[in-house]
Amino acid sequence: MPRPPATRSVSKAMPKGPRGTAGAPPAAAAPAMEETFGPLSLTMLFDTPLVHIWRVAFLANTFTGPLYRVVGERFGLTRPQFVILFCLSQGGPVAAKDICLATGLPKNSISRAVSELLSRGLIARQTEDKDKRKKTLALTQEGRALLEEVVPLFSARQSAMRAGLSADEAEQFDSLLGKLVMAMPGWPQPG
Amino acid sequence: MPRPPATRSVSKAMPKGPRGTAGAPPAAAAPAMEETFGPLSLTMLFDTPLVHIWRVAFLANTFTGPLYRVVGERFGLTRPQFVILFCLSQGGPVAAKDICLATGLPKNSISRAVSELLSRGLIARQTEDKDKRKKTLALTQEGRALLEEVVPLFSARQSAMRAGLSADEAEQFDSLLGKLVMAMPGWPQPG
DNA sequence: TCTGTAAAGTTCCATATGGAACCAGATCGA
DNA sequence: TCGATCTGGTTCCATATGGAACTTTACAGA
Repeated sequence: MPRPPATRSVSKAMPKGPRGTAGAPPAAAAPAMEETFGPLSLTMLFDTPLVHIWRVAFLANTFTGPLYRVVGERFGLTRPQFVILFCLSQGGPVAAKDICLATGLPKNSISRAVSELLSRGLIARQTEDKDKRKKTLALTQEGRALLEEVVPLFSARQSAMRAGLSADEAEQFDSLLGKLVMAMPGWPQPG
Repeated sequence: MPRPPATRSVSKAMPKGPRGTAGAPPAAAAPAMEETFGPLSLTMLFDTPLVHIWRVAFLANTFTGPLYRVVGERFGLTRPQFVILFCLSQGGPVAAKDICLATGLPKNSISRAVSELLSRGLIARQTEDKDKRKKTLALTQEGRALLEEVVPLFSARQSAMRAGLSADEAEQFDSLLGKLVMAMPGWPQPG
């Protein structure tokens, strides 16, 4: 099916960079793309002023969407619940505030998820002695055990993602992505 | 503040690739990162089995979150509403089904958003003659005008994102990201 | 032509989400 | 030492979200 003619009607709004930067879809892979994600997908990924962020968002959504559906059905964990467990697996104990900061999730979502994890015995909470407002969280043995069932689903999908690149390319990509991410604190506010 | 000791307690679950692939945070940028995103952020972005997807998700969330907040307040558009308008700006007319496929949004969300956009006169709908189930959507002049106010917010933030890389690096990143995305139809189902 | 099946959209409803107000403990300045 | 202010966390409530059932139209096979 022919792609729409890309009239580029909002082109006034774009920063007018050279049009070549986004490349073109490799002809070999294009049919599978259309098959799976429909006729619009290629246009949105390769031929708009917002291709770069569209690709990132598309990648993130398509990665996490089906995964969190499975994790929800199979383990009864919501997205924030998993995120909290995973944060706590990396050394802990951690305050809810720091999870908010690192994930961008609002603090009431974290608070709710923490209550549920506590009531399921997957995490433990302790009020800080020096500052009794602060309550630090840590995995219980049950939480750790559950996490060790769930994380492999993410690892496997992450590997599938990276399998689209050669080893060299994947390493390059990591390095560039790392650089991009570390520059985020310097971004201006939108608007 | 020292990062937690990275006990790597779920490491059994990871694919055991070489630990170097994710690199380490550049020392110069690390303080700003901790300042903005808290002490956990560096650990999650550089020292877990899931750094790669964490970076992608973090990038996507931090990019879109504040932006959609502004777009909601200033223009009264929800995320699916903006996405629909933007899809339609790229050539149209398009069926709701194709927007679902290209965005991953569920069809009822699209349906709702379409009703709202119709009632605000931002898009028009026409029932296909050959197949009366299918209704194609297109921007109205008002919709196009609104979009031309909104897209620059996204463009500007996209530029800010890419400013973290040199021109060469940005081009490399595009190319790798494009390759990654085009491989997505080949991903296996999770679980 | 009739019947079963599929496909595009819509509607219903239970649940997830997030802004804002709120509470309790800490901190600062006079 | 005591009010004003701040900070971490919780609660309330209105809204957003998405699965599942439903409607309408198309289509395939007997």
